[in-house]
Amino acid sequence: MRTLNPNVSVDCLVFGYEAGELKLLLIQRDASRANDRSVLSWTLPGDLIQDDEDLDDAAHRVLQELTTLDRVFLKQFGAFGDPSRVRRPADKIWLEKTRAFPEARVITVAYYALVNVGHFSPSPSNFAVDTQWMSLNEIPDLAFDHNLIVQKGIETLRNEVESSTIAFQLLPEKFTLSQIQELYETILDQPLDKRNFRKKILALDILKPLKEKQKGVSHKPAQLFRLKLFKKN
Amino acid sequence: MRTLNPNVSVDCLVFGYEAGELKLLLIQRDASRANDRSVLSWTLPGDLIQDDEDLDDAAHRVLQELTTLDRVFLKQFGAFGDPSRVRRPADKIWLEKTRAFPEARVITVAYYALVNVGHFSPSPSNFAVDTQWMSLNEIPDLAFDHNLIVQKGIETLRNEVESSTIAFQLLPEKFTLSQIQELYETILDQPLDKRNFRKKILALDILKPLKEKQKGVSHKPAQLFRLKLFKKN
DNA sequence: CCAAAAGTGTTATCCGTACACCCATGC
DNA sequence: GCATGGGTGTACGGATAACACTTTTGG
Repeated sequence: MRTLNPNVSVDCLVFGYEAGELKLLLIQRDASRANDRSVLSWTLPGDLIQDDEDLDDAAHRVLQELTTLDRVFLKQFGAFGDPSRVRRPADKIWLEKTRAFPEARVITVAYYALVNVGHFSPSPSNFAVDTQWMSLNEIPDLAFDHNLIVQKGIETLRNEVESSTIAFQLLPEKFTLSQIQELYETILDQPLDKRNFRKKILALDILKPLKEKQKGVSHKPAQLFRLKLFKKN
Repeated sequence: MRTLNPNVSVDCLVFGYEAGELKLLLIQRDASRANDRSVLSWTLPGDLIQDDEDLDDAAHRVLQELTTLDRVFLKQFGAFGDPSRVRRPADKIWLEKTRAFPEARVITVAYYALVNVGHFSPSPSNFAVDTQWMSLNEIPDLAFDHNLIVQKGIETLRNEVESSTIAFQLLPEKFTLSQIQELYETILDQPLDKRNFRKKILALDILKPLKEKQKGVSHKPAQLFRLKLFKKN
């Protein structure tokens, strides 16, 4: 039997990249279930875990249920458990209308995901009535302690992109070197030198140049690359 | 009212450094409360959180209650929640004898601490009947999924010592450059060049040479240092 | 005087950084 | 032909890595 654990939830920070901006996928909670307009507020996709489910599995399930996103890269980055995280009246009302134990103290385990906005098309389901990509610098006041979680998640992402290639998951399958550079500049929030950046990325030996080039641009068309599936020896 | 939350625990990895070895503080659970010798097994110090308590506070409290260690440096490094983490018969028996809801599914939030073995003297209390420093390469089979947590904690520590000065917390107040080097060699499990290591550490400008020297050694006595309280400008 | 660890400096190499011009395309 | 972004190489400086001998103490 599957029963929800009243004390443990997972929340997912879903990063996407579009039009030169880092975005976060937020959902709006179901007002009809809560029956009160004031309860309409933006939150991270997240929910209670099942009692018989691993944390990572719970994160995947919840993300799938609320946004239809499936099989995305997800990484745990922290547990949050300030007992006073439920302080807004709207959050309380929402819990009362939707949870079996609205007074239960909940700690949440946070994950971040990196998705290619063009590849996935999230749509609201379950108690999510709307999903929306929001630019990082336009994130509104979120429910519970979700703004804190977002801050910590962005820091974690910044630290991790510098020593791994996870950032490529934000790009379409085929991309140009300038697109990667723009992405890194966006995530790290600093300009990077073009020649040095290219040298460094190519030296990683993880990119395969395609025979294709950019089309329909009014300048020299750029070489397209994709991630190598396997490294050569 | 303080009530234990049946679904969330904290566990602490307490690292100590002694005789050139990294050690971990383990506790042995109370056999009299469990009333069964087979339940005597080594575990990380950890316990359920209180419903009205922050996770970080819970980690400090639990560590204090089980080992008397107080006000130590503690850092969260992950949440573990495999529902099959209670698989050994001994773990089940122990839960049945000690927990109000022995069948409850528990996720645990893990912390690591770095302590100066000479400075703190842990002693067992509460349900801990014994505490012992164990070398990292002699860690026995632990309860629940604690061996997994230990592995992840060691990795985290290795990553973090290279970009911070947390490792100094494992040393006594006064130490020699060779002691620091030996500590880093132990944590990173690799030899380091003496002259280069000294240059690098001294360049950090965080060490204050004392007027004292090592005593009672049958070789040239080494300069003693302590951490600077404040950096000079 | 012997053993043991402390302490010290120079050189070669690698890596990060700074920087400017020509190229291919669409309009 | 002009505007736009694509694409390229080199020189410098700082950091890292390799390396061997003298010093001070206790026994």
